[in-house]
Amino acid sequence: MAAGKFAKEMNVLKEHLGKHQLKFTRQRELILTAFLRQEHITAEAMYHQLAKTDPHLGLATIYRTLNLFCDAGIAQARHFGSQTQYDNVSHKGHHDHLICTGCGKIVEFENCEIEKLQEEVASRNGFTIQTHRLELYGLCSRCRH
Amino acid sequence: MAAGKFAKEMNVLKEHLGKHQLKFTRQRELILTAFLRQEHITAEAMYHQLAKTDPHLGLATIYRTLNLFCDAGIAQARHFGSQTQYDNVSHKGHHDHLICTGCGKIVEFENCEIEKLQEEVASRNGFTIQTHRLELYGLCSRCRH
DNA sequence: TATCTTTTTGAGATGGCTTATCAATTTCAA
DNA sequence: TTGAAATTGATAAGCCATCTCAAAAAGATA
Repeated sequence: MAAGKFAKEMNVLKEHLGKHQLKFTRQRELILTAFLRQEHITAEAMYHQLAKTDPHLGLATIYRTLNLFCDAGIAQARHFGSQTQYDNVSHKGHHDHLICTGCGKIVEFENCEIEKLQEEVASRNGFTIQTHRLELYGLCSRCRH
Repeated sequence: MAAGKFAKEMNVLKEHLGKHQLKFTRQRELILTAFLRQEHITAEAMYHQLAKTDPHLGLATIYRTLNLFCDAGIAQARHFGSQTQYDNVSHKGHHDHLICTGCGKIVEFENCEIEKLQEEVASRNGFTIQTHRLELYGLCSRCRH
C-alpha cells in the first residue's frame, strides 16, 4: 500500500485543507507523495520530476502547492542562491543546515543547546519565538581543497 | 569634517580595493558614506535615498557597490521577503536577528555561546564556517496581545 | 602635466524565479 | 445530480538582480 506510507502527513494536509475551505485534489495528493520522498527540493526540480509521469502538471500548481505545504507546516521554504528550496519538515523535529558554498551540499543538524540559548535571547528581548532559521555557510571537507 | 567620521571603514574599503586592482571612485565613497548611516537597507531604498542629492547614480551601481561592500566585509547580504537586505556589519561583530512576524520589527543580538556551539557542529561535520545566519521569528511583546 | 591602460559607470536590456490572470475543469456539499 | 466555490494549467506579468557596452573616470607612467 504505497499511499499508506504517508498516511499521517496526508492527514495533516487534509486537516489543514478542512480548516481553510480548501479542497483535496488529485494534484495535491500527487505532489505531497512526491514531496515526502525528498529531503528538500526546488519547485522547478519537482516539476521536471513529476513531468515524467504527469506531463500536464503545471509549474504554477507546483509552486502553489509547495507554498500550501508551508502553510500546513509540512514544508519550509528556504532561499539558497537565487532559488527557493522547500524543505521536508514533516518527519522530524526542527533542524538546521550546514551549507557548502562550494558544491551546495547540505547537511542537516539539530542542537538542543543552541535552541535553548535562542530561547534565552528571545525572552530577554520580550519575544516569543514561533520559529527560527539557522544556516551555517562554509566549505565541506571536499571543497576545502 | 563629515567624511572623517567613517575614516576607518573608508580605509577598510580602500585596502580591499587595493588588493583587488579596483579603483576608488566618487560613487563608491558616496555610497559607503550613506550606507554606514544605516543598520540595514535594500539596494532600491538606497537608490531612492541617494537620488535626492545625486539623481544620476544608477541602480546597477548601487547593487554592484553593495556587493563590493560584502566582499570587503563591510556589509552582509540577507534575504528578507523577496528582497535582499544589506546589513551594516562594519561597526560591530557579527550579529543575528530577532524578527517580529507581527510588525516586522528587527532586534539585533550577538551571542558568543551560540557561535561557539556552531563551530563545534561545523567541525564535527568537516565544515569550515565562512559565515552564518541566525534568524529567530516570533512576536514582540507589543504584538503578542 | 599629458598620456595611456584599465576599471567603472549609467541606462537600459536581459534573465531567472515566482506569482497573477482567467477560462475551463474539478471538488464536494446539499 | 446539481450548483456554488475552489483549483488547475498555460501563459502573461512582475520583480529583483545582473549583464551589456559605449562613454567617462581613475591612476600609473613618463
